[in-house]
Amino acid sequence: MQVVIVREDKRNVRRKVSEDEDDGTESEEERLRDQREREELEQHLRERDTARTRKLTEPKMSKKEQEEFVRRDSAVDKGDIESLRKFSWQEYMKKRKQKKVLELKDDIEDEPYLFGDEKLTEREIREFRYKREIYELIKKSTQEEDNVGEYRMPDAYDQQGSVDQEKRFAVSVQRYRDMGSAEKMNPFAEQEAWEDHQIENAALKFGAKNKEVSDNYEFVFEDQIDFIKASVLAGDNYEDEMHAKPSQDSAGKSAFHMLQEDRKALPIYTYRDQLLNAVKDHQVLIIVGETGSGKTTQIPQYLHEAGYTKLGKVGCTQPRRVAAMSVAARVAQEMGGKLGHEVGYSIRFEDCTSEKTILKYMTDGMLLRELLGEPDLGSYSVIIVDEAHERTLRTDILFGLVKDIARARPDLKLLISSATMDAEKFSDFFDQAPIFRFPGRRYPVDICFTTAPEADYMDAAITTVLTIHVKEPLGDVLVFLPGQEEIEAVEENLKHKIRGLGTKIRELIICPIYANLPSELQAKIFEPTPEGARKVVLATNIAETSLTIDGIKYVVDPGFSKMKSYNPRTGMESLLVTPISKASATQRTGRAGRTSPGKCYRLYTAFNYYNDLEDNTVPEIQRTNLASVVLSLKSLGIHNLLNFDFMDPPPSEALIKSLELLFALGALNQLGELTKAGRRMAEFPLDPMLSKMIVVSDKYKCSDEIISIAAMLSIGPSIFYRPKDKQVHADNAMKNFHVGNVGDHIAFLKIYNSWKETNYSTQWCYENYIQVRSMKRARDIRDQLEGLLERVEIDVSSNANELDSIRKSIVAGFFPHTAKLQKNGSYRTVKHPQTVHIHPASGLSQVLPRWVVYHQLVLTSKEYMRQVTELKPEWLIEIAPHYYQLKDVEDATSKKMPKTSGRAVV
DNA sequence: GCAGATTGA
Repeated sequence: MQVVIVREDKRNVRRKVSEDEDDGTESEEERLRDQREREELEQHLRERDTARTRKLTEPKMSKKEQEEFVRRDSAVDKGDIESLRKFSWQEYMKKRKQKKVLELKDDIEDEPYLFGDEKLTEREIREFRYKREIYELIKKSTQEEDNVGEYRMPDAYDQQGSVDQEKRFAVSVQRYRDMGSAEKMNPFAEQEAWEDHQIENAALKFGAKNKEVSDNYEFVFEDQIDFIKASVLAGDNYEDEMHAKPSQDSAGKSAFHMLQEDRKALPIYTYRDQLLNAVKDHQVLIIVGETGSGKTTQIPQYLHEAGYTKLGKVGCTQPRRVAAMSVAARVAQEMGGKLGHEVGYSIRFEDCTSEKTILKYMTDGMLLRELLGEPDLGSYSVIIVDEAHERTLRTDILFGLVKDIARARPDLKLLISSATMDAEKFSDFFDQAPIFRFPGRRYPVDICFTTAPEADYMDAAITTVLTIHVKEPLGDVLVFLPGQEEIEAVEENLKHKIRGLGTKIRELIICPIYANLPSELQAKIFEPTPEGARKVVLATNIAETSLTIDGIKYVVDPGFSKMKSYNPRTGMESLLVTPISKASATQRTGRAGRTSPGKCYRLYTAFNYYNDLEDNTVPEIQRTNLASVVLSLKSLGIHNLLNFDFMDPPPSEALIKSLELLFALGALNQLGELTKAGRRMAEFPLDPMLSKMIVVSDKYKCSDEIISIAAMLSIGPSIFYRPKDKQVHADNAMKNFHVGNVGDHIAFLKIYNSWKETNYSTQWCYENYIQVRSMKRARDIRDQLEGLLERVEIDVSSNANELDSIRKSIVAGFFPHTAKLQKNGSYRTVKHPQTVHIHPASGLSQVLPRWVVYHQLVLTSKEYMRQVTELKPEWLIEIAPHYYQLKDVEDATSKKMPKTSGRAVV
């Protein structure tokens, strides 16, 4: 059996190495360290084994493998949707399982020999793990199943006698010449190549690609990172692209004709008729296509050409405003009409449609709003849910609703469009709807993993960027980092390192990008890179989906992002740095191949990738506060929420919590039915607590002030601009608004009014370290709320001097969010007791009022209440007698509390 | 003595 030979061989290699190193002079300290490391490794491998054994008993094919298979299958007879549909999953599953089982069995049997009595050095351990990873990778990427068992060992180079250096060298070079099939079958040749490569890298030669710059300089980075090319994110239609370029002699034609030719060059054009047939035959269709295939712009036009628009509008939803606008503009151009006539878009604050509009692009939230007024979507003949794979909160809700509508309205066509992952899941959800796949247009991207785990991803990212800069041909680099802080740190460090290298390297332009960055600085990333220079974009998640940067050739992916999670029990939100999912790793990788073939450097090992990363990101609906979702579903007439058809149901605890909250706010009655107040609250596109605050403000005659506060609160913390070097100034500027310790809500009101008094001056914002963009948004929201007040018959009334009535309105919305001071200076929430603190950024963080109402709880380094305002405990009984009893409030006035720490409300 | 990723209505 060949496996046996392999074992023998490996053992030889290992013995030799350990003899060399074991020279008997090892210190006690080293011995202990070695032992500890070995124990750690053993522990790790044991855990892995149990995980494997589990897999062995219930073998499961990952989504990725399924996709792989389908892609391969469709390559055989491209575009033939019939053959795709006929294909048998059972048979394929069976085959895969058998194979998987064999592989795993092999591995597990293979492992124990490692832990005999022999001592393993760190180097050996790493080597073994490395080999194992490669082996697994290669098995995975093997195309022909038959070949799996027959890989061949390379000649050993460390046997007695002469070593054939020439042959050895040939192997290492071959890797770069082509990834031939023999090479792929041979994991240890790869290893050799890697070692050679590593030695070569130890002295980093500079300018090898460019004779003119290449002097005799040698740069050595102290901690070079080793990468290994593991796989390729295949490009689709890469060849086609080359030929499909519009012809040069089109000068004589009109712009309109050229647009029509461009349309025909899109990959989707080939499948036009098949697609239309499929739409005709099926009510629901899942469409899977890579980005750049033209599905968003073309499909609605095809449907229009096929006459669907005669029966009703074609609606296409997008998760983002910008996308809806720009796509609509493009399609209007292609159809030769004006935007807003036949083709229009509808987003918050902007409705660019008319009665003539037949193709309507909109944000998904907008369609949800429309559903409130038109529950059967009667004016639409087709609904397209685009970018479904992003699984935003609103697309998830739409799925459930739209599925229901489709059952009631057989004439409504439903298209769900998504990138590759999860297609089967969508299909299952929509009653086994057929899947229509077609290729996109993307260049291939090489994927490289590190050979060993990196302890500090930021440091690793910096080194990688510098290595790319010095060694790789020109092309821009995109680095994904979790947040603003990390971006700033990396930027500084990179600048410092570049200064150290002086003029011997090419110019490196560093561009940070994150959502909170002022927009004039954001624009920098889109400026073309000067000749001979290289641009490095340091980005958060924003570059993963929201914006695309052309010209990116290299992607550096440390594998982390920040993710919000919500604990329904405590009502606490937290933002944590978490490992990304495989799906988003693929998404990040794809960013390198938009305009030319590229490379992606992942700062984690292949082993981490396959074993530690989740397949898909947890959908938003499972990690967020559902109160406003529940309210809008209730107002759509969906009563039994626990049975609502969610694709991934949120935790029922979260649902129940939301129902309880809405009941406490008076939006629902004991039967769970929407009350009149609830109906009014649902009109506002806000969190129910904020809506309640507005509805109540009618009673206290201060709706004018309250909507300003609500608008500011819904913008959140991005109002303030606090650059690192000017933190003191920024904090001082804030103090003006907190005069008299009025509380954060009133401070927001003061900020808004001051800005309004300066006639919405940009200058004023700069002076006070406030973000203009956020303020403009607040103004838009405020305007919208003002318009809605009329609809729910609330008069705009102002009562600026009665701060207590404003406070009472706030309490009326946020009474479940109250806390009282403890002896030690911390706070305790009243209803579901837990210890919390006032956020240091709050104006009241030094004042410590006895009772406070807070806007939200966040968990960072401590449990913090963000945005707090003082209240009188009597108000709770007055405003929410159903929620608070006298005993809840009595404690406050008890003698235990030192009188000095409380402060009377003005 | 903080430290906010990203959308959307």
